[in-house]
Amino acid sequence: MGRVSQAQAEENRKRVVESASRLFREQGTQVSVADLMKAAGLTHGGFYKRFSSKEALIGEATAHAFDELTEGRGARLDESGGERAAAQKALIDVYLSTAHRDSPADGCPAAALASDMAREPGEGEARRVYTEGVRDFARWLDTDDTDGLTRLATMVGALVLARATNGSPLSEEILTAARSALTGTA
Amino acid sequence: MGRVSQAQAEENRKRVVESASRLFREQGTQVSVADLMKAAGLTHGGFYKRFSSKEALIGEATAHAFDELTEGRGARLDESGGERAAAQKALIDVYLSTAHRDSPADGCPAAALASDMAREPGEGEARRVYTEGVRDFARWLDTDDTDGLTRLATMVGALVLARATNGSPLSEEILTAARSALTGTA
DNA sequence: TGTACATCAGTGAACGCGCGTTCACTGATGTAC
DNA sequence: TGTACATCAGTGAACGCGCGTTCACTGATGTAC
Repeated sequence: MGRVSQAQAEENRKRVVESASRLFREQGTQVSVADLMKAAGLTHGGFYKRFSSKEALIGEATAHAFDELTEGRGARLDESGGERAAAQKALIDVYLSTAHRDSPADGCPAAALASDMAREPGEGEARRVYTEGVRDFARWLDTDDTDGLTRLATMVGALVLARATNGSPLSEEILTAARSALTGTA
Repeated sequence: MGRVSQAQAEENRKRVVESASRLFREQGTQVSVADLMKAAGLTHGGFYKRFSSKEALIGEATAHAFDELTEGRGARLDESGGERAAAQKALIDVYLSTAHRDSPADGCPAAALASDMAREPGEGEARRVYTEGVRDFARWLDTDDTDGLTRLATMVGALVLARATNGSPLSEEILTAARSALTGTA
C-alpha cells in the first residue's frame, strides 16, 4: 500500500483508538489485536508502529471512552440546583434503558469495563484513568441527600445485572426497579 | 496412574466443579481447562471423560457457586420481620466489606460472573442458572419499602466498582457509601 | 517549479506459545466364575 | 475366598488454531537541492 500522509496516519491512529474503545466495551479487553485493527480498516502488522503494546491501547481506549461519557453528560458541575436535577434524571432514564443495555459499545465504560479493570494486573494507565472517570461521574451524580457514589453503584449494578440476565423478563424488571428507585418514576 | 475407584472418581469430579467455581469467580471464565484441572490436582487430559465441554463446566460451576451463596444466606425467606431484617443487615455488611472485595473466589457469583454471563453466547445453562440465582437473591433482599432488585443492584454495583478501583482510596469510599445507604450505618 | 532520493505508514508472513479438544495408552478397580 | 480378565479413570502427547509481537518488504510521501 505504500506510505500514507502524516494527516492520514494520524487519522488512522485515532480510528484505532475509537473503534477499540467500542470493541473493548462490547466484548471485553481480550479482543485480539488483529480484530481491533481490522475494525479500523487496517491489518494487524502495523499495530506496533503506533502503540507500544496492547496494554497501552487499553489505556488510551479507556480514556477515550470516559472522555466521550463526560461530553455526553454535557451539563457542568456548577449548574444550578433545578437544572442539574433535571439533567441527572434525564441521564438516569437513558442509562437504565433497554437501548443502553443492548449497546454496550456506545455505553458507559464504568459498567462495561469493570471486570476487565478488576482483573487488569497491577497499577496500569487504564486503571488510573478508570478510577478517575468513576470519581468524576459520581461527583456529577451527587444530590443533597444521596452520595453520588451510591447512586452510581445502583446504576452500574442494575445495568450489569440487566445485561447478564438479558433474554429473561428479569432483565427489564431490574432496570425498571432501579429507575423507579432513583428517579421516582416507573 | 491407573484406574481409580468410583468413589474417588466421583470425588475428583466434584473437586473440579468446586475449584472451577472459585477460579471462574476469581479470574473469569477464560481460565484454561489445563489450569482448572491442575487446581483440582489432575491433568488436563481427563477433562472430557467427565464433562462434555468447557461450556458445560461453566454451567455446573455457576450452579455450584449460587448453591453455596444460598446456603450462606441460611435464613429462610419466611422468617419473621425483625429477624429477617437483622439477617439482611448482617449479610450486607459482609457483602460490602473489603474482605469480600479482596476474595472474589469465595464471593458472590452474581457480581463476579456478571460480565462473563453478559458475553456468554446465546441461551446456555449457565445464563439460566445465573438468572435464577439473581432472582432468588433479590427476593431474599426485599423489604417493605424497597425492591430487593434495587438493593441487589446497589450491592453488586458497589462491589464491582470497588474491585475495579482497588488500590485507590475511592474503592473503600464506594463500599462505605453503599453500606451506609443500605443499612444506615457507616 | 522540477527532480532525486530518503523516510516511514502500512502489509503480510512468521515467531513461540497457549488454547480447547482428541486419542492411544496405563494399570488399578470391579466383576464373573 | 481366590483367580482371570474386562473395564475405564486418569495420563501425556498431539491436533489445528488464534494469540501478541516481530520483521523484511512496498511504494507513496516528504524533503533537499
